[in-house]
Amino acid sequence: MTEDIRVRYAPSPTGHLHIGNARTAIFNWLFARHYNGTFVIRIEDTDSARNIADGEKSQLENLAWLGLDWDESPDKPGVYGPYRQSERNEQGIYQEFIDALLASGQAYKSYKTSGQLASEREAQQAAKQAPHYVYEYEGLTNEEREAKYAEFEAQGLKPVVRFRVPEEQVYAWDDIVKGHIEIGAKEVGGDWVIQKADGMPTYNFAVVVDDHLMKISHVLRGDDHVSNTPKQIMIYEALGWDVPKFGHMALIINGETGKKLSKRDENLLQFVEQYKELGYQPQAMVNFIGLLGWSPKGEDEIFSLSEFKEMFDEKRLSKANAKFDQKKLEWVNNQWMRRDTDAVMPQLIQELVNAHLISADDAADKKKWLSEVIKVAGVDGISYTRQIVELVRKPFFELGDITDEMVEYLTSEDGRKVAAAWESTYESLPTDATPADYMSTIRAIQNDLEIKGRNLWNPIRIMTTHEVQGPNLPEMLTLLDKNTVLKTMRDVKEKYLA
RNA sequence: UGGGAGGUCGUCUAACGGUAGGACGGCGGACUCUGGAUCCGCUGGUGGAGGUUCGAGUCCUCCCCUCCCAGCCA
Repeated sequence: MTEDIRVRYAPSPTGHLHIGNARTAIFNWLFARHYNGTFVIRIEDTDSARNIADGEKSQLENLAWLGLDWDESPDKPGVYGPYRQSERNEQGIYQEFIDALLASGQAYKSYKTSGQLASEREAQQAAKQAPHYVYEYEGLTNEEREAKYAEFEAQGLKPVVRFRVPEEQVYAWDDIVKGHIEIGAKEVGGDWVIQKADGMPTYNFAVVVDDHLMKISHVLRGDDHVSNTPKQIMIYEALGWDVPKFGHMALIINGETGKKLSKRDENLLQFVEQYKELGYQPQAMVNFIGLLGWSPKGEDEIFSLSEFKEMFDEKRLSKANAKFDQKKLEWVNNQWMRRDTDAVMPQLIQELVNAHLISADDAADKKKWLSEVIKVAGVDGISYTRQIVELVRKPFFELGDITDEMVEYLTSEDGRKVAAAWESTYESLPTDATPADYMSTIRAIQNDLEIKGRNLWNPIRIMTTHEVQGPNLPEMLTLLDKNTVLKTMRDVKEKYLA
């Protein structure tokens, strides 16, 4: 690339990494890596009240888990640090530019209380007007305004700094995703706060200062920021800075509400960490997210991060919001697990240990057997590793109850015949009998007794496993301990067939 | 309310103005046992009304719907 491409992902540590943020991060990463650019992570922690402990750490850990890496961040400082806005504020980075805007008259101090602001807004809404800020120093000279400041200060009021919006301006940019967009300055809601009373810069101001100072070339973010963009361009222009290229990507929204993902949507798993815990594969998460709002040329659907990187083309980003479909994610994850089941095997076995089906020591000793059990039980059908637990529990680790329906199968005329025939032949089979051996044994009983279908299979299943459904029976029998099965059969016989 | 951005099967999406295709889901069948496995099949869509055109998902006009911003949140 001839031009220096620098993009960034700028989370606020107010929560864990959710799917929507992950998507923004992934696409910024793809953009950087595809064009040989630099990927920066900056922490936007200007709202001290909402920051949570470990928010930053969790964000970074989850990004790394997804397979992303970065070139500059708080934990990997580059030359444009620091990379936390709180630290940048302590260094006076924002103050310098706030002072400059104050000095040039492009910003001013405002002492209105939150109560005043609220009642102004109420009055505007009652009059069916859009809420907007009303400039309180209209017609005053600089000296008169300074005098007002002193007056308010004397009352002990703390000011915020507001940017004086040039109302006649129209701000326009060519959005990488959405094309040409124009918004008039008078539509942003009036003079807006760039510095809060506690001295922290606001998001719309800090983001501009930082993106400029960090030489960010392309701002790729969610399209919930489209309406913020004119405010940000105002600052670039007021400070005489070049405006970066903007790209506003469609959002991932909640399928039920149609709104953007929110922490309050508890019926939906929306944090990357939750999927990690259930045993989703990071490649699958990236694959699924990468195909939400972006599509490749062909009709393939399974891609790795590096394949996405090669194919990436910002022109194929879609403009419309995408609903989050967990079923499709499950399918993608299933595909990834099946692509290399052996690689996932340690994780699957760990699930069984976590569920106390087997001790860690025993699991280590019986690795081969566990792998077979997991495969026969149907690992190919699960959506995430945690699901393997209930699939293998019965009959490999526990026996279920015998239901009335099962008793009927057992005690029917056919059932009794099958049970008797099965018992005598099973006992005579060698312990290393193969699935084919079991199959031919069962076929022999079928031919002898002229009983087939459920009436044949169910009594055998019930006697050996206490189940009428489950994995392929012949394969299962090779994995069950013969003495245990014999005991199970004896117990069933005593209780129901005596 | 003002401004902005969007609307293709239930969901994710494809389609130089030229046969609306794929995937997930759902449904059905096969597998002389079950099924979350496997195979096969089916289902279902261009928000609406006009217009331009030989031909419109695509271009034009009007309407409808959804979302975003309008915070001393980001």
